[in-house]
Amino acid sequence: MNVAAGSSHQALVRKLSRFLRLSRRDVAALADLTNRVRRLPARTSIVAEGDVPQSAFVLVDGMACRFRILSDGRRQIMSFIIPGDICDVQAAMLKRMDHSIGTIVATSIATIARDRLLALTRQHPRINAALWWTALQDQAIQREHVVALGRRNAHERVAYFLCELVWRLSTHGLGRRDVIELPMTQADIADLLGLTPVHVNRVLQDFRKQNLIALERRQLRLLDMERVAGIAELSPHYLLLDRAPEAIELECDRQERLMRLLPP
Amino acid sequence: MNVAAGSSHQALVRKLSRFLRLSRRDVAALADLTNRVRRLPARTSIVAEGDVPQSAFVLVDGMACRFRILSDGRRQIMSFIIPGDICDVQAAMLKRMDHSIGTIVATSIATIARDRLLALTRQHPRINAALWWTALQDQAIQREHVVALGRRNAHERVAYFLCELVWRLSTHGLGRRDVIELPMTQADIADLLGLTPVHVNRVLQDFRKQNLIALERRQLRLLDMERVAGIAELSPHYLLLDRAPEAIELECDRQERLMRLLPP
DNA sequence: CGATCTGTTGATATCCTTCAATTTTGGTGG
DNA sequence: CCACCAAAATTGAAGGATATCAACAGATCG
Repeated sequence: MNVAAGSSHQALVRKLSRFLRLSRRDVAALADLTNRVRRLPARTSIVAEGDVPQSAFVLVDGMACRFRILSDGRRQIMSFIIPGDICDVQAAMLKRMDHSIGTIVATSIATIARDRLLALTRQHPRINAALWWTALQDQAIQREHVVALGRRNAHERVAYFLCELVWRLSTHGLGRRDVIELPMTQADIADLLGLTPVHVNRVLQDFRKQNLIALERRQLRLLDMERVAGIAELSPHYLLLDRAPEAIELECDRQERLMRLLPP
Repeated sequence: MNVAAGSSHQALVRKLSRFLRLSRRDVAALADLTNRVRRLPARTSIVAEGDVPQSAFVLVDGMACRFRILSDGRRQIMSFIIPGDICDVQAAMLKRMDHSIGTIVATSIATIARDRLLALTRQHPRINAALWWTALQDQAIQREHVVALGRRNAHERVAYFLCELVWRLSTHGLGRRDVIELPMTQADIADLLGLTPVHVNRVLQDFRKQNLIALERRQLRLLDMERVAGIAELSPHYLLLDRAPEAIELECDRQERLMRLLPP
């Protein structure tokens, strides 16, 4: 399942490049970030609630999720983390984590020490801008999640989940247009969508009977993307944050010029 | 209802000061931001979905909310915006808004043009850091919102809402410890919590019968904060982002020193 | 190749919604 | 200041979407 060494940073580069053009130096720096990875088994904790955040990480391969557990065992998953996602960039500002992160399947992550991250963002204005942009993107995803949980029924939630995952994987250069891996269990999906595993199962069955999707051996094929997206009713403006406005590019150029003038 | 002129920036200053110490210069710059306000009637649009974000704003007085409306009229409120909140600081990175913002009651806002904001954050490292911190805080609030919608029942959601609002108002220096204004309707609360107005009403009635709260003329008194917080079961780590880590303070000092060396 | 986790199905329960009517509140103009 | 009107809050009754419980089948993994 591991991506060939040397190309493991592809997803991250691809993701950030969606936003603005990265120089060869930027790309090299990102590659450098992810050249030493740690391999974790499935269902392992990466960060626990209450931890003092010390470092960010890039998920290189596999899958993880952010979640919180209530005292009676109920679990809410905030989001799935896929290859190319970079997590907790700004967490250094936090005293303690208010949620946990754990792997879904066997997963490789590249940890980035706080100092290294700071140096990176200082020396690479475009990476800095792109990282803030990923934070904005995460916020947009969270907003949509709130809408789904608050005002959509089970069918709409599942459709939304499938669309979002396909969309995210494809922008990271993973998965084909309509065929993706679903490594998480239906219980995981239930905890993301605020449903029970049983009900998630029934909705998926339903979608299969309607020939909207095919699902076997954790492989999902979207047979009728159009209709699934229709059920999900994603905002036409959702995730249209595909390119940096001109002003951002110019500001990055300015900072790069400034840096060349005073190396310290 | 309007705060006396000259003190209208208090809430913002108070909020940011929770995070790190602001210099007199910083405070003056913030006061300068909010010295010209625009007054809007109740139930008025501030920003509409699809708009190209041009500027941020500070809510000086009143109340507003972020929301999205689905095609069949269902509405989901993402959050209420209270005096001292600063919105869409990073939105300049966005092409289009994926949600709307509108007032709940008559509201005063101070708009901040993009250039002015950029200048502000460039000239005031501590304000810059504090603004990013507010973004982190908003993210934490969003996460808790997701947990509430996904995994809490109606009683828990309402309790959580009351606690969060009391907590937020008090950190902005608004409202007393246990008495706050609830200017929004029960329908608004329902749209925040993913419930129906009828059910919100029943839960509130219930809380009153149990002597947990008193509610009349849009004024809420928390009679038993302890128990309400217990029902809400907020994470012990929720919103403990009360002070900047030492590293952030040092970095701000460094940037300030640097700025004194090269004024441009 | 057995043990355990995951997916599937059916029956029943419940929390919340929906619908509808009434009362109360709050705002507005006379 | 009062009368009026619309909006909001309140209450009851009935229905529905999803949860819960339980059992079994199928997949996965050491």
